[in-house]
Amino acid sequence: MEDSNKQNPPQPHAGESKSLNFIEQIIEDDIRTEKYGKRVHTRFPPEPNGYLHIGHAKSICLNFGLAKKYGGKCNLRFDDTNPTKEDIEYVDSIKEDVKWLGFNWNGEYYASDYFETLYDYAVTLIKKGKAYVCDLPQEEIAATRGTVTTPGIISPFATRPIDENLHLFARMRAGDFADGSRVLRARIDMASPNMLLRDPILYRILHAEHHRTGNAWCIYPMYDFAHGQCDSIEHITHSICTLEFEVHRPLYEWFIKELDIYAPQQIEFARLNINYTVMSKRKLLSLVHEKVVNGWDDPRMPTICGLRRRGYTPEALQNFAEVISVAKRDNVIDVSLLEHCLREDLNKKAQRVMAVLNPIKLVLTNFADDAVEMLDAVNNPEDTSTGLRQVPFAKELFIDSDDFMEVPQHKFFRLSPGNEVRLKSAYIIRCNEVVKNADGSIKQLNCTYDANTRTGMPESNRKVKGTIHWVSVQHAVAIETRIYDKLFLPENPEAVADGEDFRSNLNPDSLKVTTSYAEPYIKNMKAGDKVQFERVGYFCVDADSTAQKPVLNKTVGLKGQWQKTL
RNA sequence: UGUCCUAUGGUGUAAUUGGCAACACGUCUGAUUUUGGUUCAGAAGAGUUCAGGUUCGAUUCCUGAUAGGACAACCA
Repeated sequence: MEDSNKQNPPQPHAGESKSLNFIEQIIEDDIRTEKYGKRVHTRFPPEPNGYLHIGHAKSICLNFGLAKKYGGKCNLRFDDTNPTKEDIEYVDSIKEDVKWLGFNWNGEYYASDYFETLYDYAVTLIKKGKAYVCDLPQEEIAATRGTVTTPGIISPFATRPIDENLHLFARMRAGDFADGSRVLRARIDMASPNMLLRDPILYRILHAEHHRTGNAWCIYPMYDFAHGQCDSIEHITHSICTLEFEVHRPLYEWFIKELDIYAPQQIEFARLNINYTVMSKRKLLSLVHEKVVNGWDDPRMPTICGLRRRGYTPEALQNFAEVISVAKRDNVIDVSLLEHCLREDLNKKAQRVMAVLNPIKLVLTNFADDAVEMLDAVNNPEDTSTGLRQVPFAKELFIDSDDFMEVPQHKFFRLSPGNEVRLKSAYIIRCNEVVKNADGSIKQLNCTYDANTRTGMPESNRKVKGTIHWVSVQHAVAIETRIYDKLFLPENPEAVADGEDFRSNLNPDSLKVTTSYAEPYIKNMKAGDKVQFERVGYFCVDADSTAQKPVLNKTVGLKGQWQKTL
């Protein structure tokens, strides 16, 4: 950590000299003072009530990353204390997503595995006179809690004798009472300025089937009574959570202290926000339920499975988490940073393929009618070990309509009448004639090619201003391209006016499906493969693909705005 | 009109025990390029929310404002 070499000047480009974030500083202090020996043990504790999204990815990378960096462990723990909202489907998807992100958990735990221990803890508190069974109805409890500026009123049941509390709590567990009729509360301080300390509820009665414990229980612990104790049981050293739990920390520590059990420490960080992105689980759930999107893994969703289907890679997401770092102040990350991380990774990996999204026909008038030339094309200029492939070249080609302008505007480098342009991996051509349909639209472009300009030919180094991509008409493979745009238009789609629905901010054009053409090589691609359509953008082969019709999801465009300035 | 947290270029994160603010993204130049991509070189952009104080010196310490956030679910 410390730089022992003080003689040498600092190295501005040294990759490994990154400074520590505040959590790493805490951990290194704790290691130094041996607060937990030299152990580092974190955990990722999702509630299985929805699919994981990119905000969770930040937390996953943080917790697992810290464990890895300091030679520690990280548990996967399901915070499954509310059977009414949770489901095994979510448990499975969470495991899949964490694994896909590239992490292996030290152990798989469930809060529900600790229900018996938690129950005993509650009994301990009752015996200490620190908890009581309260018969007040829900509305009464809310009303007597006071407000943020006025103290609450002590429950008439707060002074219930210990024996009676013990007896009643046992009967709660036994199922003698109806849902909502009684709760177990901690006796702390109804006048505390911290609302969470005003005799918080520990257990509620819920005659509901739990996805793991079935009907074994009809009382379930609340988050506050479960989370810290679970951390304690697992001997977690650093319990990292988001900022909204900051006010819970005194309570977290109160239970640990009163129970006199192993004490982990809770550390809070600011959750991830990304502009133009909805991140709240509740809203994502409603998008799925109301079929605004096609499921949790719709490529427009910020869910991990959605991003995966969109063509994001674990490496890109991990790098993103690294780059945004972690701190305690509220933040809104620009989507362009996320896209940057993705391009950085994809640029190195994606197979280059030529494709034409909106074709116009181009005829090489000086090319032999039935001739087909197989030309070599580079698979990936960033990785020469991927070699070459052959692309068929013939008299009739498709080029992208974007790559031709009858009246070129200023700084348009591509094809226009009388001008030359290079066909990627092939020849330099010149446009001689624009043939129109009766309605004035372009029917085809008549061009001539310069046979001396292919790679390896004498004039192959001749410079022309633009290079465009193309596909042979007779060899082209029809593909379905699904082009995605922002799901929400405003920068902060979660902030909606009172009485207005967040869905009013939806982008009606977030999905466009078109039929396009690609070179035959596209048929070699499998679901999940990433390609870069040269000069168009990155795409990912979707699982919906058939041999006849590959389906490609647009992952992200290339850098630069030139496409839009036409 | 309570308690707690936060405050650094457009955005995010840094700044060793106080020593005239660094990195990344974005933006803009230029070079290279058979992708307007990549790569490379460079530029602009903050004097650290404000006002006091301590100090030779404050983004770092103190005081007081201001702004934003969290908390009043038998959710997590």
